[in-house]
Amino acid sequence: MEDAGPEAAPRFDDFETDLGADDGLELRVWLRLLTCSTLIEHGVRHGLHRNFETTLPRFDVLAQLQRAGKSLSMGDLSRRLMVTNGNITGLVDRLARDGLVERQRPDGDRRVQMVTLTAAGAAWFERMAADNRHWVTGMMAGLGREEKEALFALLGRLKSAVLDAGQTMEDADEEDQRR
Amino acid sequence: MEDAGPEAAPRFDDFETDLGADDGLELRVWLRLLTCSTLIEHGVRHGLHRNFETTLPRFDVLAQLQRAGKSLSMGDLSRRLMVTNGNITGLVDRLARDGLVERQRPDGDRRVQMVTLTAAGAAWFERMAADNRHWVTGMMAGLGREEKEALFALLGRLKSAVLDAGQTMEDADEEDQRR
DNA sequence: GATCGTTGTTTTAAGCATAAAATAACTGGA
DNA sequence: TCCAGTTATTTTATGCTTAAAACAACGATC
Repeated sequence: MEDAGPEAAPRFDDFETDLGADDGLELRVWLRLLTCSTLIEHGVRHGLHRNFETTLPRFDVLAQLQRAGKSLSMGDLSRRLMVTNGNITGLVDRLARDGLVERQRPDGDRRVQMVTLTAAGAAWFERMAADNRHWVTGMMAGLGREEKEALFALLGRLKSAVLDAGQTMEDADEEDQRR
Repeated sequence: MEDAGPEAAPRFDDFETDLGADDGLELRVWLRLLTCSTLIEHGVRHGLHRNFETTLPRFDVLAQLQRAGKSLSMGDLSRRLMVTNGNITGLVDRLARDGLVERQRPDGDRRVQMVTLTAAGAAWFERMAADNRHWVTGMMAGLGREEKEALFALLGRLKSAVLDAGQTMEDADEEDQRR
């Protein structure tokens, strides 16, 4: 299918069914990863809703601003949160309406919209961040330090692998387009 | 740490700020986990959109039905996908509209709505599942088998830990209410 | 200094997701 | 039988998310 041709850059669909040796180990890893992610996310979301009447995406925006320690553009936020541009627009709209962030146009480039944490937003975030840390720590209380460190390391490897694969795929796409 | 004390029921908020020794290891694990999850999810979502003009939630519903090998109720689906009941209603509405699943009321209990994969739905799912396997395998191509197995095992430990913590928290809630 | 491609953001339309309230059907006693 | 409590699902209101198209400002080149 897809007719890759002799020296065509390896397309993403060309892995063939040479699995079965692994019996879908990758799929099992992915499903379990998703389960863990969903479970923890539920815990955090539930806590934010119960204690602060807010949502995870709002928390995430404030977290990125706090972490950056400076203003971020809409595009910066979009990239850091790994969501689309249009998403950020609405999110920042609502945060600004509530006085947690402020927008401003820099003089240099009038296309750009810079977003800054207000004092109220920073204070509000600190309170949520403290609780968030407790929740996450609590959810991992059953794991030993070595386990957490090993997990952290392996997830680092996975992250690199996925990013590399994505890069490979993009390269293939570009070659496709050059034809 | 952890030191629950003699018989004090460990509340969820009682971890105090005795971290710093860990320097937020748990938070780092969580953030990296979320990154990995998001990256892979993006890959799958993108593939489903590009090749099948469909979405991940729809794929997930079909996957659960195929995996179960039988009809599932709305509640079953809701629990398996870890989403709210109301969510399933709309999802199944759209899948039924497209002829991929069918609903039926069992004679015994007229409250429940059983959802079944149609022949078209099953065939459609098989095609998507094959591609999905390729995508996920490709994204993890940079990892060795041992790494994947270790990751799988550690994620199993994490899953148990989170579920246990959730159970503990629910118990505490119930005690709260009994007061 | 007009035009063309690019970059940054918003808009649009559709679908996904939640929490909470509403409906409807079942169950087990008085 | 009636009714209280429970269970399964849907509805409602709101917010999140995406992909694609639209808009607007920039920058380089001619």
